[in-house]
Amino acid sequence: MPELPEVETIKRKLEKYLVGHRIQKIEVRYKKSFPEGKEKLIGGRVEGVRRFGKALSIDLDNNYSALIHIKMTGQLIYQGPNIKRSMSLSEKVTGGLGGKHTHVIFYLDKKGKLYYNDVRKFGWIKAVKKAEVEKEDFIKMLGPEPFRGLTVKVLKKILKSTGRSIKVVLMDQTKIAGVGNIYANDALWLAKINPKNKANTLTNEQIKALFNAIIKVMRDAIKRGGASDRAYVTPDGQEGKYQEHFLVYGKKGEKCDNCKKIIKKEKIGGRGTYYCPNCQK
DNA sequence: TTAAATGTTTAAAT
DNA sequence: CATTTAAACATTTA
Repeated sequence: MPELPEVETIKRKLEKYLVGHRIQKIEVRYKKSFPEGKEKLIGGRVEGVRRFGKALSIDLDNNYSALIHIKMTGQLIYQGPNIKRSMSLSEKVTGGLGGKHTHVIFYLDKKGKLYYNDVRKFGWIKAVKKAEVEKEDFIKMLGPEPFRGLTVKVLKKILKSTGRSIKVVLMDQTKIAGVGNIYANDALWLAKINPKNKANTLTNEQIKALFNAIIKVMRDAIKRGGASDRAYVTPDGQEGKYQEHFLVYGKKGEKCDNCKKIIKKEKIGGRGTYYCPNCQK
């Protein structure tokens, strides 16, 4: 779930809420969530937020950035003067704010707070020099993104270089950044391509269709604020809506929207994969 | 009770 | 050595 559209939604909201705030104190309750360097961020004022694939960089005016990866169940929730607290938090805010799944709390000026919740504790936060964020191992390994660098031509080159299954390649962040399980499933369905097909056997027509499908699916998802079928929520504690518009993801046993045959599910590359055996040959 | 679950990350196997 | 695959990470939920 937290794939490009979800992280992009978080990025936009964090930018809206955090810019201008100064970090006064950081409380780390679970060490692995933010192992070291928190003191580098103290005193810095937020000047912007960047996204790299599924990772976020909260940039401060003291030359440091908080680089964050929320992995599967991380949540970043803001409370403070830049948001009206009339709307209630989604019940998906696991354990509430400051509860047993809150591992890091950023105390901001003007009584603002940024909570980091993470049920599975796979996510991480680290302090990195702002100018060196792109040099971080994780960031520099990322491939081009759907809205930044990826074109039909680039995609073709990527796919021709490997005999792995197309779905596994789509989800490989070093090949293409930002596509995860949900959008890989939906994009392949939209492009009518079987997820098990070898990447290097796709025709030019299929590659073109796949590129367009990735763009369309991601655009739709961003428009709807991402997919909240699991733990994902936005920084104001609200849910996204894309899960109400899944094309095939999570639809095992349901009818294909296109041909009415039954959607199947099987494991490919260790991940749950949904597809229509009739439309996606 | 056993299995599966969004994403990397690292170890092991081709 | 490069490319792939599988297991690990920690916890909840079906």
